[in-house]
Amino acid sequence: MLDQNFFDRDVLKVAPELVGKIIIRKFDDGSIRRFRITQTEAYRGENDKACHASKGRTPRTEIMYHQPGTIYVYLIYGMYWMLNFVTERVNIPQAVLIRAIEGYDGPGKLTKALQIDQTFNNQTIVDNQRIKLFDDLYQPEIITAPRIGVDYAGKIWAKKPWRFIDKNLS
DNA sequence: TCTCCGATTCACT
DNA sequence: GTGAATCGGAGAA
Repeated sequence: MLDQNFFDRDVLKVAPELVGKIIIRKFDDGSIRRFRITQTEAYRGENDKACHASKGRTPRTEIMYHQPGTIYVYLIYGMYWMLNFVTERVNIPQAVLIRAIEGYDGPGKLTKALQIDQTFNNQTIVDNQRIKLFDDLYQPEIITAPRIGVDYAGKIWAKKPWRFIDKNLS
């Protein structure tokens, strides 16, 4: 299982390394399913205009200032939950968005498949009863691309190649 | 309180 | 390619 040290690094290191890792989800009915992460995006601190934390510390962004490995879940467009993992040490607001897993291409689709909702927000991925991250030593070939849906952040930030994609699984 | 809009997805034209 | 669905966060008033 991935430990807190894995997340206690710069998001630009953690985000690409999460690609290829396995999400193990234990559902409420007791069943267990595994999903490989195929795409992630990095959101890097208060200076990153695409990052929610560019607004500074608010009740919502507070989560990103917490311990590395904290789960950050929020609702977008009134309909879809987004799944993120907080990186870097306390008081440095960074997070990795899980954008796709094998079989579910899209952040809103995968949270529906994984049954992720607000009850996961501000929990930790390290030692969690319902969701875990596992490294099966798969070595993905990764390509980068600009992040999606962040044009509002301006060209400088919208063009950062901070999306990480498994070249062979997408 | 009120208004604007988003780290999306899907149905239609 | 365009627009609707749907609602809470953030900022203005």
